[in-house]
Amino acid sequence: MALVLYNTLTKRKEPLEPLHKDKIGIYVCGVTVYDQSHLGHAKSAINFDVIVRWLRHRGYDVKHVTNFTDVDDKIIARANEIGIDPLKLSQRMIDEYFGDMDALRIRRASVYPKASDTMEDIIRMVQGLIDKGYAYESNGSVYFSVRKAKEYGKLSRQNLDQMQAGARIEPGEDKQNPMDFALWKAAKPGEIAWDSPWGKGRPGWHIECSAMCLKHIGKTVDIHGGGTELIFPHHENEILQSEAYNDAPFVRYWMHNGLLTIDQEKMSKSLKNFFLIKDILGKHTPGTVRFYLLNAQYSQPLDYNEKSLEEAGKALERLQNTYSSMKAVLTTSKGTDDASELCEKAAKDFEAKMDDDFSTREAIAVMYDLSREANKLLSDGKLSQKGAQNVIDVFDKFNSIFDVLVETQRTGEDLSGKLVDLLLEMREEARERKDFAQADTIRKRLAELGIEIQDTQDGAVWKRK
RNA sequence: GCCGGGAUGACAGAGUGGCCAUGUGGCGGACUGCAGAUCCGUACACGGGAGUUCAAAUCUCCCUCCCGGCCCCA
Repeated sequence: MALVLYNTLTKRKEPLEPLHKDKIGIYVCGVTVYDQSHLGHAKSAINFDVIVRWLRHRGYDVKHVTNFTDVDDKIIARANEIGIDPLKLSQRMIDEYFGDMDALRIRRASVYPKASDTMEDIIRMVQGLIDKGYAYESNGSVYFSVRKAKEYGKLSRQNLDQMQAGARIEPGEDKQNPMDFALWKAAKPGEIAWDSPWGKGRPGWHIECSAMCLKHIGKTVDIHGGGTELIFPHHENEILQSEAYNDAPFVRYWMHNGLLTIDQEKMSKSLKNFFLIKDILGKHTPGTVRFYLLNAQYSQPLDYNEKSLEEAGKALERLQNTYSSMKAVLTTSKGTDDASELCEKAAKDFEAKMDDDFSTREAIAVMYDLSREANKLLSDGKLSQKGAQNVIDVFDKFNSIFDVLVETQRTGEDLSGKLVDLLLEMREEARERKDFAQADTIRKRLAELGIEIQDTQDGAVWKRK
C-alpha cells in the first residue's frame, strides 16, 4: 500500500511520488537562533524526525535540510543588548539547539545551512529576480513585486485585494505596494552587513529558504515542512520567489505541523508562555517528551499541560513494561505459542497507520493492543521464547521510529548479573520457608542498587532501571 | 474583515455511514505472602439546530464557540 500524506497545497491526502523515484529532498524551516529552544520547537523537530525516519524506513534515500536563520532583526537586537557580535550569539544558540535536540534523540539533518553561509547564493537569486523583472531596488533595498507574480496566495488561499482591504497595511516608504516584501534589506548604520550590488545590507527573511532549497536540493523539492504559522506569509513568499526565479514548481508536498499551545494559546517566545526544552528535561525523560509529542497527529495542535505530560509518561511505561518483560523471559519462557500471527498483524497495522499520513497516535494504539495480547500470553504461561522474540522484534521496529523505549535487558552474563541471579535464588528459598522479611530485604536492597525485581508465575525476573 | 484548522466520554486524543479506538484516571473482579506488573469486566461521548438515509458522532445546510495566520515566530 502506498504512503499517503496530507498536502497543504491541495488540501488533501496524496500518495507520495517523489520527483526522483527513490530519492527525497525534504526541507524543513528551522529556527531563528536568538534564544534557547522551547517545547514548541521540540514538537516540530520531533514530528519531522519521525517523518524522516519513516521515509528512510520505507527505503527512500532522504536528504533532509534544515536551516538556521542566523542574521535577522531579533538577533541583532539581542546581540546589541548583551554587547557581542551577532554571529557569535547565533553560533552560541546553535550549539544550545544541538544540545537540546541531541538530548531528545532527534537525528541530525543532512545539512544545516546558515543564512550567513549562503550569502552568495542569496545575492545571485535576488539579482536574478531583478533581471527577470520580478523585483526592484529602492534605496539600497530590494523588494519582490507581488503584482508581478503569476499566482498569488495559492498555498494560503489569500486574495491580494481582500488582504489589503482588510489589513490596511501602510506602504513602507520604499515599497511600491504594501504587500511587496524585502529580498534584501539595506544596512542601517552599525548593523552587520554584507556587500552586494545594491550596497551593504543583509537578506530578507524569506529569501534564504528559497536559496537554500535551490542550493541543497534543487529547483523542485519533494517535501517542504514547517509550522502552520509559517504558511503565510513565509511559505507563500518562498513560492513566489522560487517559482519566479526557477520557472519550475517549487514544492511537491507542503507539510505543516500543528502548533504547541498552552492554555489554548500558542507557545511562543513573544508571548512569554514557553517552557524551555532543558527545563522540561529536568523533570521528564526524553522518551516521555517524545512520546507525549507523538501522541497527537503531527498536523494537529497540541495543548500542553504538566498533567498530560505526566500521563504520557505513565502510558509509555505500559509499553516499556511489556518490552522489558519480553526481554526478561527471552531465555526462560516455557510456553509454546510463538505469537507469530499476532505479531505479523501488529507489524502490518503499524505500517499501515504510519503510511497513512504518519498517524503516530494510531500506530501507538496498535502497540497497546499488541502489548495486551502479549502480556496475556505471558501471564497464561503460553508464550514461547520465540514468541517473546517476535514481540520484541515488533517493539524494536516501533522504537526505531519513535525512539522512546530504553533497554532494560538483563545482563546476566557478567559477574554482577550472576550475583543478582544468586541473590534471587536465595530470596526464592527465603520465600519458600515463608521468611518474607528476608525476601523483602533482598528486594529492597537490590532496588536501592537499581535492580528491580518482579515476581511472576514463572519465578522472579529482574532488570536494571 | 479575510484565509485556514477545530469542537468526541473525568482528562488526553483517534476514527468511521451500521461492530471495540487507545491511554491515564474511576468503579468491580482475577492473580499475589506483600510490592509491582499484568489480565478481565464496567460506567462516562461525539458543540447546537434542521435535512438526506433503513441507519449519522460520521454526509449537506445554518448557528455558536475556540485556535492559528494577515509585524516576528517551529
